[in-house]
Amino acid sequence: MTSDGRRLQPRKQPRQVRAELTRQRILTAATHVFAEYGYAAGTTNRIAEQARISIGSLYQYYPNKDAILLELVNRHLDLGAAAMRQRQDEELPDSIEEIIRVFVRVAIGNHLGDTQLLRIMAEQVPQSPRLSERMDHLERERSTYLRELLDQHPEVRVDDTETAARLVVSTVERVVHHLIAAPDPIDIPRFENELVAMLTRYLTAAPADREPG
Amino acid sequence: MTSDGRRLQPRKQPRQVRAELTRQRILTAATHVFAEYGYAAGTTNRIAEQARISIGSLYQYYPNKDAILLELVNRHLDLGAAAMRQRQDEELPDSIEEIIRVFVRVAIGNHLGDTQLLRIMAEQVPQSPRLSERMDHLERERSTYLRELLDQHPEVRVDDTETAARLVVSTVERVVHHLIAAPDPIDIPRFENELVAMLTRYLTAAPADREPG
DNA sequence: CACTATTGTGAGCAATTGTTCGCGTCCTGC
DNA sequence: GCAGGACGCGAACAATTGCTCACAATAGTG
Repeated sequence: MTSDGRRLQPRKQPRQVRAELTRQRILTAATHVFAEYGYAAGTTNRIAEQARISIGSLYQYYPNKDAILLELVNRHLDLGAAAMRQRQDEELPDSIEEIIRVFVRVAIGNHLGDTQLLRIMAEQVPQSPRLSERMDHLERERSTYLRELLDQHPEVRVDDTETAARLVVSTVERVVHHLIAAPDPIDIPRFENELVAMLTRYLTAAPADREPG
Repeated sequence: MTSDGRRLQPRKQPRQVRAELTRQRILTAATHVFAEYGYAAGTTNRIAEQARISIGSLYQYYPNKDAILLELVNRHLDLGAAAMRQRQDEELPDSIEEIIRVFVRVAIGNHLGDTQLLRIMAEQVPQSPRLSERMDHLERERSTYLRELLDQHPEVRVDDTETAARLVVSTVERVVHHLIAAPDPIDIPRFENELVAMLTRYLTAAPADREPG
């Protein structure tokens, strides 16, 4: 992972159908290989082998290894963002509980869809400024959006909605990721209920008396 | 990271003082190098260079690169576990809020103490069965302990204390880690208050009516 | 002092890696 | 059916890596 001044564009834009096919073969192969070997041990030769193409072909579409992961992650994030936007276009539920549930469900769906890639992402994102930038941006975006919802909503009783929104968003993201990737599988619906309950009670409960210090 | 049948013991047990010194030089150098370059690019030669010792000396105390990270992580985890145990020996506060606060404070302290190492751990733990085993074990231990506390405590109103304990423990661990490592620094005391409030309200609030499905 | 055990040295090996490049094969438009 | 571009190939290169080993320096003991 040395994403400095290197080229990130493929040296060839696909013009024929088989090219686009090869591109796709590379991506799915990379997903498998990264999932099985991790990023460092997931060599480009292994990816080419798994895709049943030559290593040379791989480098005609992706200038280096980083670019492959970058595209993989970007596609995944785009999918997630699209899912969220779609839910926003549909009318949101009224109760805070159900609004939070939407957030949680999107996160869960997102993670269940591609557990392995998510694991690799969690490993490599901190090392790639390019990736972590995208992640931070996405999370800030979600926080801002949620904050607006919180501000408008009469049920919400927290005083600092900015901090609250940030806490909620990162809790959902992190906890969902961790518990789904956990070794012993969990009861997803129950877990969803508990997580939603936790966040809802936090947002709607009257601020407790806080001891100073 | 291929921690299979390989030797994990150093080939030499320190007998003289300077040996122990060298060992320590290696560890602190490794911390710096891993933090700056990441695990994969943090080569053993770089570590030796930073420690101002020969690469040969490094391999007299650590049989391979993995062993260095393993020791680093183990020392960190031991420290964290010790901190938790110490708090347990002191009498715990009565209110659930303050009990949770202890958990949160230990986690925060732990993470603030070694932000960089924690980042590397988060990257490499999923790839090393040895490490993730230790992490899982630690988390299960904490969950079990917290569950006992929850079961005994009259304030607690959740019905499934096992799930609740697991949710709380992993929330604390994950959220603290994420928000402390975040790019824009946050107001720690405020964040601590909010996190404690969230968890406390979850544990003590009357179970809301849950829609089936 | 001398002798031994312990510790330190660093050139260099074996293996692996990401990547290139010259050359075939296939497709498309004329 | 032919020219030329798009696409595919894979042996091989350069760089890097983790790590070894034969030897030198130092500390401990009598």
